[in-house]
Amino acid sequence: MATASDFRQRLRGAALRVTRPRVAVLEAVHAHPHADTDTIIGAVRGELPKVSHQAVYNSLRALTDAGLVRRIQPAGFVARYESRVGDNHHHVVCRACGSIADADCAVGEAPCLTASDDRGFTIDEAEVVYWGLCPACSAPESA
Amino acid sequence: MATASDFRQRLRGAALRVTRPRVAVLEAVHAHPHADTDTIIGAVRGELPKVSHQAVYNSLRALTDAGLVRRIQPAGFVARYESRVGDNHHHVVCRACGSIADADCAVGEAPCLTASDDRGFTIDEAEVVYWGLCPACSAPESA
DNA sequence: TCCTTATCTTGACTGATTCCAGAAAATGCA
DNA sequence: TGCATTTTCTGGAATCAGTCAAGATAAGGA
Repeated sequence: MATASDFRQRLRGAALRVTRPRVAVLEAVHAHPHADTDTIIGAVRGELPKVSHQAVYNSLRALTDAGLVRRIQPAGFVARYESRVGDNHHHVVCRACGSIADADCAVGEAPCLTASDDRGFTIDEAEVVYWGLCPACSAPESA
Repeated sequence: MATASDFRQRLRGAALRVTRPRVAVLEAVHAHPHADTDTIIGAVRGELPKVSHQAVYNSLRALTDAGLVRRIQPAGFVARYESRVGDNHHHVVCRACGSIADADCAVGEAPCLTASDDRGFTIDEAEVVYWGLCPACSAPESA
């Protein structure tokens, strides 16, 4: 498990200033995979009660731009964040409750990265979202 | 090209009441592929100036639920609508200007439809978004 | 034509995210 | 270590897509 000083190092490595809010946000994203901004704000305030929501938004933006966290935003849901970066894995999203699980594509390393016709676009990423129902939501009424 | 009576038939076929706003919305979606709600409101009002934005939102929801139009919502952009339905084709999205083009996946008919590990989810759709830059945005400053 | 029910109009409202200006803190250098 | 510079944070207002709600209107079937 990563420590606070690990996170500080990562921030420095990305040429970002090391601030308390940023370290706490990085910790929160690691501790709560696929959490939305509100959850992260809550987690951060568990440690730094006075952090403004704006600081969390700023930090998430900075961390995302630096590639230290990854933003996910399935259609119809608010933005989520995860700490697993650099491998372009994909996600399974529950239509009912919005829960997210990681998934690796069945087809090789860079799945579907080439569209049959790219329409002249310069493509740098293929994002795949699997839509369905999570185990809990696909089960009948019972627990 | 589809006529107004074609659209009326499609609405009836989907067990939806045929109303002026719905016909106009269906026309607008066909005439403006990948348009956002605001654009559609504008197009609809070109024909029916008094239509409320709520009626357009209601219609788009009804048409989407009925499968007559498809909603697209790339991360960070507002919802768009298109009339090409039933083939689960994919999209190329420009990071800079948000423009969208259709794309068929290189890998067979149901690309990447099976994740290597579905985590117990019941998956019914694999959505693929190719991110990059459109020809206009990837070109240097010149025209 | 009349009745029932769905849809539309109007206008307020929500909730995620952003913008702004002044205060505070982090880094670099003496 | 102490100061200057620059970035970041705080606090609060603002934006914007989309939704909610109640009464008026129109669609479809008897």
